[in-house]
Amino acid sequence: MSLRTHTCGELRASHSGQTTTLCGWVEGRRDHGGVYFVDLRDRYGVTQIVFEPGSDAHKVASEFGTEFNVRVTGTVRLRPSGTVNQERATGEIEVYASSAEILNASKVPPFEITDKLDTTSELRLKYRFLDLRRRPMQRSLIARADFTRGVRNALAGRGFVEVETPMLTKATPEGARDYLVPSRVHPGQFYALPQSPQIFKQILMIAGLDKYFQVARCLRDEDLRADRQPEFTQIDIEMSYPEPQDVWAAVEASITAGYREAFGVDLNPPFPRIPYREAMARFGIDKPDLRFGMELVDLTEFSKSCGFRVFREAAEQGGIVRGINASGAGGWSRKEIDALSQFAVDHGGKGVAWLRVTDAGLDGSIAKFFDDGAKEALRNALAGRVGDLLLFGAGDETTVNNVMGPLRHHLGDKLGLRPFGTFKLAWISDFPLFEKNTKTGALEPTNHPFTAPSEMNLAKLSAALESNPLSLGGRGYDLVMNGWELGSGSIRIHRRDVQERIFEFLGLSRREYEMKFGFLLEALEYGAPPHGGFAYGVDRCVALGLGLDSLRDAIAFPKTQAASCLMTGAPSTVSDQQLSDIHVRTVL
RNA sequence: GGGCGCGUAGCUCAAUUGGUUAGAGUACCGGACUGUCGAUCCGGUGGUUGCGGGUUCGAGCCCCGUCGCGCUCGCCA
Repeated sequence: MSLRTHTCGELRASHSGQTTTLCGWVEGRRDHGGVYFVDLRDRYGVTQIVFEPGSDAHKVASEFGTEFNVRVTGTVRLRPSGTVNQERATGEIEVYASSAEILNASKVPPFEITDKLDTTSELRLKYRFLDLRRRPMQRSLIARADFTRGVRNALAGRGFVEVETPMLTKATPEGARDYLVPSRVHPGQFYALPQSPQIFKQILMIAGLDKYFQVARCLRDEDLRADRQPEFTQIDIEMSYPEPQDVWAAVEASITAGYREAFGVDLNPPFPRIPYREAMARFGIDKPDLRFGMELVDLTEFSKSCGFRVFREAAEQGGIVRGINASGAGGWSRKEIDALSQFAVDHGGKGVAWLRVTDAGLDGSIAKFFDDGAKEALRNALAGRVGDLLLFGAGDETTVNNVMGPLRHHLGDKLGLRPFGTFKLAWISDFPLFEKNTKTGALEPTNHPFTAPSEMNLAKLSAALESNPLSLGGRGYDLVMNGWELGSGSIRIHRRDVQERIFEFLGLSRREYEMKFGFLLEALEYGAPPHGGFAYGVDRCVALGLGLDSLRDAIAFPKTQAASCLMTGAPSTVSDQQLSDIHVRTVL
């Protein structure tokens, strides 16, 4: 037996005349000097309760305060004509209370439990139990559950086996810092919390599971952003004997099912495939927002013979010059344009050059450097029409892309070209196997060191590694949506000799890689099948599906930017006894 | 680790740019009102201006430090 017979969201005109008992939170009491109207809320909705003066129920209700948890018994009846609330599913009826009971009083809440909340994230996170009582947050959690259920069903239906992998494990090779857990039994030794189940899922392929997936918790000890939490959830997938298209099909089927379940949206697979080089050329970024055009235009050749020294020198010295037409932004103020330059500086550039397209031709800071013919050429190259703003970046390729890619998204935001409700996904494929760390100059794996090179012949691979490693292709791919990276994956290395060769190239000594990955290398020697997979972020999928500004609203109990949990107070100091148990001494 | 922003009543904000007793809305408390649904009307309580220093006759406002929250670059797939 439940304390209630119905929820606060289910009573309709058809229940009229029935006796009902509801439980929920008091959203407010309207006192007319006689009759009280109380809105009673639970997860399912809000129902109006009427208390007539003189009744016992009315006496109890006079004690009701905001967010009290109460139980009310009464009769469902149609509202008098003219008092129907059209905005509420239960608006045709009300419950005429015969008895009431306060299950639990409430302190005055620090903020109102309302859909449109205007308060700091600090308060919301401290009182997360109140924040999560709000409808938008419950919608978010429910959508998340719907999403993972859709994904699970789709993958299970395709023969994928859900397997759990350890949380206490060994440091994984992704570049991020590990969260460490000291071992009590092994003084001075540590587990790492998984950055991803990467190696375990490869091991599962070697074990013959053939198709694996997991709704996997991943933890990375790096600085946070609005779109980044220290612990997050990925749909982790791995298959044996796949071509990339097989992995993509599994991902497409699962994410599409998730979006259908959670948001009623069809993502229209298959998603287009854009090679990495093409993405960089057209958008300057490997996670382009494809909801709008405004593609970058290469002006390097033009610049080699142009009158503007900044462009000419960039082009002559092996750099690039790229333009973008912020169509319709010609009316932006000098201040707004200066802000774009600052944006460029923030992203490592020196600023942006700009030209306005006006009735009288091109004008702006750099117009004087171009003769009429050059102006015409520029305008044609960028398809400039009157009222457009043309922006330019010049310099080495990396810097220009680092500015122009994010700038395109920024312009899209300002011009309203990134509306919620449209979902454009694409596979970014053919990543180079390595990329240069801009700080140290060292070559690092673009994805991780297990991504298969396009060349699996050891002799040819070695030759490529020695001659021109940056030109070496990898079999990795990303999935992007609306300018966010949803996930990445690859066909893996399934042979020990190739894997060792890659480790060596990355500067790991035999001793080192044996110590870190010896178990994987050994497993590869026991008939490891060719395999590959993918992992994509649940939190991001939910945030994008709901149009949330922050990942925090897609997670029940998120951390602050400083990785604290304001509700529990984690992290915190522990007792000396706990520290000595695990053989740890702090050195603050 | 760096840059920027914010921190004033439970909450959201203001305070004529350093000047008398720090205000408003809302919430809360009390009163009035029998059909409201952001109820309405009247009255009231409520402040270590995040914290610690400094400058000044005088600091919510200026300076230094510190803590918290957010955005961001680095970092991170």
